[in-house]
Amino acid sequence: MQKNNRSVVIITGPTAVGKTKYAIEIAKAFQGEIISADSMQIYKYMNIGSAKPSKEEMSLATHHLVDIINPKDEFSVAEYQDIAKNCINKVFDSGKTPIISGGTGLYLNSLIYDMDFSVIPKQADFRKILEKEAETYGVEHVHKRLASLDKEAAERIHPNNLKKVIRALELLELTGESVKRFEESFVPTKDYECILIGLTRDRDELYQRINARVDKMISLGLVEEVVELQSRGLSEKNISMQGIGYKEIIPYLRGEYDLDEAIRLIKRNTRHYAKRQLTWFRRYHDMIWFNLSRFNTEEEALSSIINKIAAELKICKARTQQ
RNA sequence: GGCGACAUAGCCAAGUGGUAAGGCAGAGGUCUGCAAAACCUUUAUUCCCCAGUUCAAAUCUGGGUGUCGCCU
Repeated sequence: MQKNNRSVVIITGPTAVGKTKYAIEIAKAFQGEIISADSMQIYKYMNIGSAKPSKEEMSLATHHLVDIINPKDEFSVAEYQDIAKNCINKVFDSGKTPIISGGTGLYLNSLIYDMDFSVIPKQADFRKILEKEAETYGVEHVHKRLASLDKEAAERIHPNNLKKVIRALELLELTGESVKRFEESFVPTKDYECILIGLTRDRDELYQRINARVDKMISLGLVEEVVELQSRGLSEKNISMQGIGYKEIIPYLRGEYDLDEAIRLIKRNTRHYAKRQLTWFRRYHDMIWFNLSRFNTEEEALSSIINKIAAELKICKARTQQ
């Protein structure tokens, strides 16, 4: 397959920065179709809490990978990578430009880098055994086991990070291989070129937007949405319900704290999340950043971004035609 | 006006003679199959101010200032 014109535009940034809106405008400007890279918006019925684009917004540009998974089902990056890559190819085939929009860093990595998840599926039983082991003998015990098999990985993974320790052991058990370091996987995919656009805002402004958005979610009926999800049989056991905005409402509904406390927690957790996203994105050295706080109007910001993307697309095209 | 209590980081605080716990907020970071997850690091040269006692004071004494409570 020729790499000709196979350029993907990635719009990312912390939660509540305004990705949805900008992605739509960018899609319109470049004959693009939006492919979501968001681990919560992918679920059906979770609309308010995941800040899913509205019906009107969805109608302004073609959206993929939103609203496609039942929140009862387990889902993970491996599956995401699979369906997202398929989707990218289809958009290419139709002669359009894939606009990937979302803030889930690991999902983005699975599209930017050649991450191979195929060989090592997770082992549910093996995991359970190790989890139990950690519970009875402590996390240190499981970590020591890793240390005896793979000293290097054990040094890198903190004993308290049980999830990672277990995954490393799982890998060893199944393939005898050790988990690769992040740097080793920094091999950009050869399937297409990525134009990375990072949207950000001054921290104060971002936090204000987050707080305001949470208040809006509540007034739009977030609590009712959670009740509705519960009536569908969902509980905090489901991965989908571990999303911010959902996991804080459930204890409120049980009467563990009042609504103000739930709101406080959602705001705080969302701020923390935004901060972690920013940390993650700092590792994308090719990212072209736009601080939206620095523009006088949205139109100004948008035209600046569009001009930059147009220029980058030109460069990519010239490079592939050499 | 009188009596009493209190004053420690942005906030909540522990510490009653031996060289400033902890939590929250904030900041920085890690990341290959739950990622809106999980995990790590970091934050007071100083305890309202001044003087004194002492080898040694956030801690004891005196004075000042401020806040709160009760009484008149």
